[in-house]
Amino acid sequence: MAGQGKDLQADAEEVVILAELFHQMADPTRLLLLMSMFYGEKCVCELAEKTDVSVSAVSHQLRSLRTARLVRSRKKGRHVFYMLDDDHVKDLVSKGLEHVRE
Amino acid sequence: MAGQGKDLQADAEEVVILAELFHQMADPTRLLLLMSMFYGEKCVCELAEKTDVSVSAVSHQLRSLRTARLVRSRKKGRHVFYMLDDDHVKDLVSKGLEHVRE
DNA sequence: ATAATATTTGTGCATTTGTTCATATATTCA
DNA sequence: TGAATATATGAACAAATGCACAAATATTAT
Repeated sequence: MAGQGKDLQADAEEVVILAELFHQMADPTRLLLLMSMFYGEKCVCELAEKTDVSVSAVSHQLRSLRTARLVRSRKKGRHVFYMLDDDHVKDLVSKGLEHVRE
Repeated sequence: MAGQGKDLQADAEEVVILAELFHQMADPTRLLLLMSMFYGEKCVCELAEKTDVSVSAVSHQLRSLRTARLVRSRKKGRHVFYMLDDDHVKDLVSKGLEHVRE
């Protein structure tokens, strides 16, 4: 063994929760969904159209995102509109894109 | 169909690369590894100790992180020291933690 | 050279994942 | 009411994932 120094302080539970947050953004389809909601709410069928994934698959992924509190939804007539739950998600996506684009 | 508005502009390839970036941070063990390197390089055995995961598993994960360019390594004697590859990773982890802590 | 330490690599396996398909529920319209 | 549209849900299944274990490689010390 060798080396020494501090590390980012966080308890095990926080790490698991944080991993789950990143996990939600780690799938191209879910990421595309999040990006589609970047500037405002979108209904399921519109999201399905944008991502070119079946409505069923999109619905499954949206549920996953909602359970993890990355998005929330609002019902209007027979449509359900989804939107990003808070600005942290926007920040993370922006920062990530920045990194990818170097 | 209903709703309208822009979305974050990014081509399919960028989305896949970004998803891969988040994917690397989406596992508790890898995340803990990244956080352990937050303030500086650490050798493999030290990282294994911190994460309480076998040296073998840590090495596998470090390879994954290195391939995805989230970390880089430096050899010194019989030790290999790993460090974060650039500050974007630090930013993302910080932002993520901020979100988790609300 | 041999032993000890540090790290890597290959394989196998149980678990998780994302999708498709079929079906169910909810809302609007005729 | 019944048909049409929008969304959600459950089951099944192939693909990917993370880990343990064993074996290989590399470096240092004796």
